[in-house]
This record gives sequence, C-alpha cells and structure tokens, in this order.
Amino acid sequence: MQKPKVIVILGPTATGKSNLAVKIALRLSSGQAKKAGINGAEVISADSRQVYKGLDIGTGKITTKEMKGIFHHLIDVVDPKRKFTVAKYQKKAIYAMAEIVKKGKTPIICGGTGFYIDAITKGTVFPKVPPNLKLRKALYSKSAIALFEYLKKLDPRRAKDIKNKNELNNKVRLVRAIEIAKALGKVPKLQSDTNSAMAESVSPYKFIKIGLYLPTDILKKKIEKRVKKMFADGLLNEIKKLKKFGISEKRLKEFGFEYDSPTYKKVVKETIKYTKRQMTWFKRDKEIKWFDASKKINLKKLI
RNA sequence: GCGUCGGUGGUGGAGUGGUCUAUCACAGGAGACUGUAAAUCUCCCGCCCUCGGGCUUCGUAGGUUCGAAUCCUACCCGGCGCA
Repeated sequence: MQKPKVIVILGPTATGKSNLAVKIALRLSSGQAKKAGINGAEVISADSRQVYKGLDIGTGKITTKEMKGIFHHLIDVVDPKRKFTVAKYQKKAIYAMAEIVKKGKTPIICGGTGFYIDAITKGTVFPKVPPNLKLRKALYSKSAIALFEYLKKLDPRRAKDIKNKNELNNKVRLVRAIEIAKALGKVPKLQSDTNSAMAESVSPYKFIKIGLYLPTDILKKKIEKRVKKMFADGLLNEIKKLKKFGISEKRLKEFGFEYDSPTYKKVVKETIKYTKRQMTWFKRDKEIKWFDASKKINLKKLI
C-alpha cells in the first residue's frame, strides 16, 4: 500500500509559508481535487511559539481570516503560563497527522521551527525523562566545567559526544544530559536519524518537503515590512495584555526578542539573525526541495 | 591664523616603546543541535598559505631607537577654544 502523503512547508521567517500552505490546502479541497479522489487538507503548524494562546502579533500568527476556512492544528493549544516542549509537540502533531489522514485528507505541516519539523518527519525518539525543574535549577548554579565532569562520571559516552560537538560550554545540553543520565543511568543513543533513507523506511508517511527561501535583500525588506506591521498592529499592546494576564517579565523573555522590550530596530536585526540560524538547520536536510518565494511557484508541480 | 584635542581593521571603540594583526563589541561568514529550539553553544573574520607558518598594517612622509600604533618633526584631515 502506498504511504499517505504529507506536505511539509518550511523555510525562514517572512517567506510566505502560511500563505502557501493555505493555497495548497484550498487547491486540495477544490471540486476538481474531489473528483480526483482528494478529500481536502488541513494544516499543522510547526512553530514553537504559535502554540501559545495570546502570542499572536509577535509570532506572526496566521489570522482566522487568512486561514480561509482551512483548519489549522497546533495553534493556540497551550496557556502561555505553561511550558511547552518538542516532545509534547511531537505527540500532538503525530496524533493530528493520523487524524487528518483518517479523514482522507492531506496533512500540511507548515512552520519554521526546524527542530519541531524533524521531530515528526525524522522520527526522533526523545528519552522519556520529563524536565526536572528543581534539578535543573540546582545544576545551573554550577559551572560548565563542573557539569561536564559530573556528566563524565554519569555517562562517559554522552560526555564525549558533547565534547566532540564543541558544546562544553553549553549548559542547556549538559544539564539535560545529566537529567537523563540520572533518571535512566545513561543517555540513550540518538535514535533520530539524519540519514533520511533510514528515517523514510520507518515512517508511515511520505513527506514532501518544500522549502521557501528569498534572496537576502528581498528577505530583509520583507522582514522590515513585517516588523513595521507588527508594531502598527499593536505588539506593545499585546505585551501589556500578556503582563496583565499574569505573564512575568522572565517568561516574556523566553518568548523571544519581540516580547523583550522590543524596538523596531532590534526586532528587525534579531529576526535577520534568526533566519540565518534557521537556514543552518534546514541546509543539512537534503530532502528539501527549495523554491524562490519571490518568484511565482507552480503549485501543480508541488502536489 | 594661533592654541588645543584627536585621526586605529567594514563600524564603534581599547591599546600609549617590545609579549601587536593589535583587547572587546557590533556587523559579516561557517557550523552544532537527544523534552528550553526565535533557546543554547562552537569556530572563522588584513593578505597568502603545504595550516606550520610567510607577508603587509594603526591619517601621510620622514626621523629617534636594537625595537614604534605608541616618542619627535612636517604635512593632510576633523572637533573645540581664541582671534
């Protein structure tokens, strides 16, 4: 039996992913598509911040109007006071995918969080050790060197791995490794496979990855426009509302630079930097078919 | 015109006789990524390169010195003060 298709639309911020996703979904829902036996499509967002309710303007969340009747999953599914994680995302997204396919529809994963996309398209297996905030807090007070030495005792293999990856100063990584090692004895070997052939053989779906990119100068202009609109739409007001709702300054910082006393200049600058990091992530996935978003994209070719 | 302060790598800005291709930050480039991922972390960033080193830089031109981004002289440029 043929595997169900899942369309993945990814790429850096401000390249028009959401738009394209809706366009494709509409196409798959048309009368013509129905005649061809296609039952429509639903979008699954792959954005680490759009899952939160109330983070609308700053995250560039798609509006109901822009959805044009296409159902969007994994948007506004958590209270911003609660912490969300990749593993939770993975669970929900895989469930959503199955539900959509069950309805005979095509899932369209759309977003810019590479880690989240890989979690569902590459079958990453996260060690089943939930965050231990108390332990983390205690560990963070220690130096990176001390953490590394501690990890070396608990799990030499993962310690060596971290050293090889030049992450000796990466407390986030060290702390999580210790957290897992303490719970399981050691950190399981990474099961997610960057080897796409392997991942594909295991996955029940056939992923079609479409990457949108823009030439640097155009991307910059689009980001400027987007940020300008954010402020015009009331970003500052959104932050006020979040504070009133009981979101702390510290928590706001975790939501990214748009929520940390933003200025136009700062947000533009940080967004550009971020898009570069996004590209670093996406570049290593050779499965992605890239399209210049400043040019007309032939949808027929894509699906 | 006189006086005075200053001119440093793409930018800001340290350095004021040797350890200086010159701290640091930003910008730029490359990369990592095991439940925080717009997070977190690493490397490169004058030129050449066999990656060990080789070569040329601190407004310009001279000079002092074993040795100068650092001291002296002249000139050019900019700020300020007095005329």
